[in-house]
Amino acid sequence: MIMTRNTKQMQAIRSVFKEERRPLSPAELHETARKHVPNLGMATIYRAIQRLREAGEIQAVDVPGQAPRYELQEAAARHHHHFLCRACDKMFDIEGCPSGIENLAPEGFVVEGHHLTLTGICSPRCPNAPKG
Amino acid sequence: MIMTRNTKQMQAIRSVFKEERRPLSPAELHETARKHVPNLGMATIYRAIQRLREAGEIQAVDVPGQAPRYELQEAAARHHHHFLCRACDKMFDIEGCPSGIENLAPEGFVVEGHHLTLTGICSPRCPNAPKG
DNA sequence: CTAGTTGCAAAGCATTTGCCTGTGG
DNA sequence: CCACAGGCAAATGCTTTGCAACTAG
Repeated sequence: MIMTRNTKQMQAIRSVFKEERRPLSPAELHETARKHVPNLGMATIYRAIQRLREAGEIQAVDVPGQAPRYELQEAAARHHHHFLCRACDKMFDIEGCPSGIENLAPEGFVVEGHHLTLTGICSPRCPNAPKG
Repeated sequence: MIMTRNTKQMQAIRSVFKEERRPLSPAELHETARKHVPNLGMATIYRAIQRLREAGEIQAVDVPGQAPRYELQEAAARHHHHFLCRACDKMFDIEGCPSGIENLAPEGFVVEGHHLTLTGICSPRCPNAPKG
């Protein structure tokens, strides 16, 4: 692993990834890590993300219409997709992948990869779930 | 009431959507519409997008990790997905949709919709296609 | 005419960078 | 000790807004 100083800020950021186990936005990381290190700055979050990415500890997750989030490499290694809750805006991993996706592209297109994101409500107990 | 004046700027912007027939970014719209109205400003593009959206003429297309693009409502009406070329960064419509997508979410998640974006190279003749 | 539109420039926002202080090893 | 890290604030880049001038109807 690449040499990084074991600062309390980095400890806090790493622990957030370990505890949440889902893709996190810079703002989510900041908010949660601040509970351990109150005057942690946003710049530190962005620099930590950059270092952790270079070190291969985390990986970017592209979100439709939003800035990317980040998840642990150990989660990203398996081919999987994501669920984005429209109520709480949290993102979750989901397993599996529909077959035959490459065949959807017309003649001449070379398919190299794909992004699949399901949207909806993460749970009836979601804190922001619409009443009904 | 929605009253839209038939200005040359709006004409140019509408014609770009009609000619391209694929999801367009504000920058793509600006660049192309400028060929007809040279000193068209970016602000006009964003305001036109907003009005056309309110009028139901165009619809947003969420792009993984990028700002949304926009396509004609007549295209958006059919359920379809998209292909994003990593070489020229253009987005194209593709028909069809893999079945069984809703079943990927775990127990308790309510799936309401999904985004599927294929990535790769749009054509061997893509202006930015990597040489082989 | 005159209210909807436009262009320019300034304001917002999220992210990035510069710079100087703090600190882990 | 002292180079890497962090905090703060300024810079950036894209989108939005304010405002005076313009123009379609």
